[in-house]
Amino acid sequence: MGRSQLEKQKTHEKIVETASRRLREEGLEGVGVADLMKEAGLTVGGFYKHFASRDDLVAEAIQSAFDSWGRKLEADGIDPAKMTAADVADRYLSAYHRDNPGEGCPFAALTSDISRGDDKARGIATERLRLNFEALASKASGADAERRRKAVIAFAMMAGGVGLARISSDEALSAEILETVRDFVAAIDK
Amino acid sequence: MGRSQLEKQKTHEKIVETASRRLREEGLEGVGVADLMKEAGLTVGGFYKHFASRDDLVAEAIQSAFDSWGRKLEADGIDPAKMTAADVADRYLSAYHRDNPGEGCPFAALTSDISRGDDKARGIATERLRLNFEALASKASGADAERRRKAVIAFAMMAGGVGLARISSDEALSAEILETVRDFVAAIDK
DNA sequence: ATTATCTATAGATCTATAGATAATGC
DNA sequence: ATTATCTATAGATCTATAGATAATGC
Repeated sequence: MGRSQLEKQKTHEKIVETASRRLREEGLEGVGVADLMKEAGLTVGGFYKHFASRDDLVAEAIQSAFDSWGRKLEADGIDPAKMTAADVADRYLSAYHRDNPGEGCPFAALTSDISRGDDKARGIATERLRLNFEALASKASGADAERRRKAVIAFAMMAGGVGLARISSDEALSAEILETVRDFVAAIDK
Repeated sequence: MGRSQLEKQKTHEKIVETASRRLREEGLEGVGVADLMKEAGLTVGGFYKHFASRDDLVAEAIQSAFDSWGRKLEADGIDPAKMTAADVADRYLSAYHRDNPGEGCPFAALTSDISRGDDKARGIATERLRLNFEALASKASGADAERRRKAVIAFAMMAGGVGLARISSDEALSAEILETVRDFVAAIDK
């Protein structure tokens, strides 16, 4: 059935949103096109009117996944600029974030996937990495170089911490990692 | 052609070793059985005399990947117990480690893959995570709880740092991450 | 007339198995 | 006699395309 331009755009967004979640949950190669289309309430045949290839969807979905962190803050009525390092740490190192990779940070959910990815995916991620460092540096104390150092340390520790916490099948160990890193980051600009 | 027990064992090890490297390079789902067998100098038909399933090989290969860090230290004539935190950081956060995931730490190369993995893979990794924390804690200064905290912080930061450094397609940014984390970990027990 | 979506399928790829072959080891 | 490996292939799955259908929009 033919659809209006508006409906097509909504369909497009629905596919990207579905992919953005499922790819974070199951990895960049973990879900097939037919499965994604079905979950978006469609069939596989329509896919290539929206994307030239599966890789094109993946690139769009990664972009969307990076945007989702900010969109969620907005939905929760939080101004990112007003968050302290402690606020960021509380959110990033929460059990909720650990247990819901599909809604969370792609640097934690897709670390190894992106490093193996094509130039497009890595390019997008590199740009976001730079922005994350700058945003965190603006929250840290000290001279410019010191703030930059703190930002790099804090983000490496947060992304690594959530990654390791997700690996651990021992809940106590996993919680210890989250808590230890959270306390450290929260204290970083004190 | 039939082979002796000894030859079969060597063949088995060759397959596991090949898989251990390729899976770290391309992810737990990135390489097929036929491809791995070919690289080990064999054909696909013999595979199932060695492993009940592909998943069984993956579990063995992960185990072997975790062992490889220690085996390499041994080959280099280094006693892990005598390494300081600075020594560990120099090695872990080197450009060589970043650029050769196939020979490196599975926590950095397979972070997201293992967290999505089955109970077997996550169980093996959880055990190793505990050992890594203990080994790092033994190198840190302070009271027990403080040493433990430092170990968790240092390892989350190292695994996360190498992960982010591998993502960055900007060499300067990538090198900055490695260097910043290395300096921090090296200073942690001073 | 155009096109977004559908059903159906071609072609590639991947895991696992079947049966043949040749060397081991009781 | 047993079995490690080989060639060949069955069966499943995945990306991408072909052609039909029905609604949009000039």
